[in-house]
Amino acid sequence: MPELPDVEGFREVLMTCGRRRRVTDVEVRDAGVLRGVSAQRLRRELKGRRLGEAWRHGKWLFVPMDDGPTDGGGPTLVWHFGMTGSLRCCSPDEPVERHDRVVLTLDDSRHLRYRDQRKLQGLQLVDEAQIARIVDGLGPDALTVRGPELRELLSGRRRAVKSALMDQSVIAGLGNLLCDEILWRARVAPRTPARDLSDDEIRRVHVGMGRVLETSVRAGCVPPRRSWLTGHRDDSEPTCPRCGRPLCSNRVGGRRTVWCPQCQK
DNA sequence: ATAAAGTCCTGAAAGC
DNA sequence: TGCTTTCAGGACTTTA
Repeated sequence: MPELPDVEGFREVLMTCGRRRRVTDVEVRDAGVLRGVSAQRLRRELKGRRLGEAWRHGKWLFVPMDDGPTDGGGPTLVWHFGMTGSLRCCSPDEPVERHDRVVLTLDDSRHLRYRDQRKLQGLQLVDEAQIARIVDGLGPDALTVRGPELRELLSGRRRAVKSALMDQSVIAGLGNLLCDEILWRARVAPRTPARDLSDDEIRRVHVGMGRVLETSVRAGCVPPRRSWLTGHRDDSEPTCPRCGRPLCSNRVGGRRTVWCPQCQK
């Protein structure tokens, strides 16, 4: 699930539910989601501290605690949601579920719950240097990328355009569904070598990216609309919502890729 | 049982 | 030849 739009949604959950709230309790129900921090240390460092302004880069979510780095000194809580993570704001009487791995209790008694079926990524507690290390490994956030910059990012790369767009060190935030949707909108075949795109194709990819992201961020996910490619991925005999011809499904860059061979040359 | 919206690592192939 | 880029595969993990 979690691509840029989902993580942006989780950021909003934090801002509306958690901002300036003090953490009164930390329950680690499954330490398998903790990266580089013990349950004990997480508890110790978070309890009594307030949640600061959450920010996002690509699929990463950063929450400075109190006097954290962006405020001046303490730790920053970092989330990566892997494929199945989510962050939810709950009333305490809502029953805790099996995959709720970490529960933060806030000073208004509400819960911030990290739910994650597969524990592929998870939480970290980091300092300024570690934040820099994470962000340095990422390309610019997809929401901030302009047309000329996109051309620069793709230029000279011979790999398939889909796998370049999926590469977080090239551009941060796009995942499998978004890339397929964007390329379908732009009428660009996913296997086209990135450096072979014409200026017009790059412009179309950029416009498609903007539109798809805007709608998806508003929805908090890549919406499975029937007028979108995404709404047809799981059909038994998927057809293109634009031209009605059958869609192709195959591996590109190791990921399942769906496209319309008619519309995307 | 196969595959899943994510990332990391390895070894090997391909390209310049 | 040598360096860089890219790819394929497997690993992590759980469930439909």
